[in-house]
Amino acid sequence: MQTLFSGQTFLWEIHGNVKQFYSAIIKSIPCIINEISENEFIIHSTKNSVDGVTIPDFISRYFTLDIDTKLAFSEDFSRLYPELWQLLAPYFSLRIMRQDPFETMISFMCAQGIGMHLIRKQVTMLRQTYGENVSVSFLGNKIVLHHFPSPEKLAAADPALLSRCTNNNRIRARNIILAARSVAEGRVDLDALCNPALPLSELRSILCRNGGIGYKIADCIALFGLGRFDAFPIDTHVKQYLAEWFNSTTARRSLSQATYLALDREARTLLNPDLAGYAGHILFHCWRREVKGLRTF
DNA sequence: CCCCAGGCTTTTC
DNA sequence: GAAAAGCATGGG
Repeated sequence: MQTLFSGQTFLWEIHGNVKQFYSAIIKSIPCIINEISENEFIIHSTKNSVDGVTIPDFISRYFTLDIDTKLAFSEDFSRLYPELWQLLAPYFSLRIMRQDPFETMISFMCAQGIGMHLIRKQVTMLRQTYGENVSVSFLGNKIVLHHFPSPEKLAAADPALLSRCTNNNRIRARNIILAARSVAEGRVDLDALCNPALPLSELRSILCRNGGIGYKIADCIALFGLGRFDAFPIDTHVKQYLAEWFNSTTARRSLSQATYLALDREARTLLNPDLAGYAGHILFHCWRREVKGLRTF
């Protein structure tokens, strides 16, 4: 086990919980993320490279270290919103990760009308119940990690058993199994959906053909799992900060599909359209933490 | 018992 | 078509 990378203030998305020394596995790299303080972490692994790519290069891509997060905002953003710009300062080192598409798809299907704590619990239970075990030793301790389950594994799952992982929600369990079947049987080609030339609206409507996936979750899958940093998911928190920070009257309406699309357009006037979702995510966590007092990472 | 939580689906106008 | 109501579940 060797140290491969150390960095500061990254966001650990849904499948991880560094606070409890929860260890995670990046696709195809058995590795451990160890938080050494609130703002620093270290990645350890038993491998040096993956598919000919050195681990540091892989990590750089995975954590999108090539992205300058300040460029995710419009050019005159700091001039128009100087106080907000100051509030955002500690959040520019926050990262969106290029996560596995299938894992992201299923994880965000768990994120509907439910608290963040329960969302993470569901994903953890899915890993523990259906994911392959991997044992590693770290600092003298043996640790058992769990891969995220494959599409085939979830496609064959018993709905009643799987619903224990979805907050006892049968409908969500059914949707997850159906989505896993679609991927396993090739009716949904996630690799093809990674094509950056695919228009966002088209990508969204393809994802929305699956039960349990609407605009918001489709945009989350695009943003976190398909590398589409232009996708701008709008949830209850985004709606709140658009109303509060940017005085959007649209954001005060109920979040219908029409409102969603209107807010999507509004956001692109405030942010760099190519990185709108990246900026949105920074705003999202700043809002939750600084304004609502929620701790999410 | 109320409302909220990183919404989606069905019904109704 | 689009707005309104219904839905599902745990936690504060």
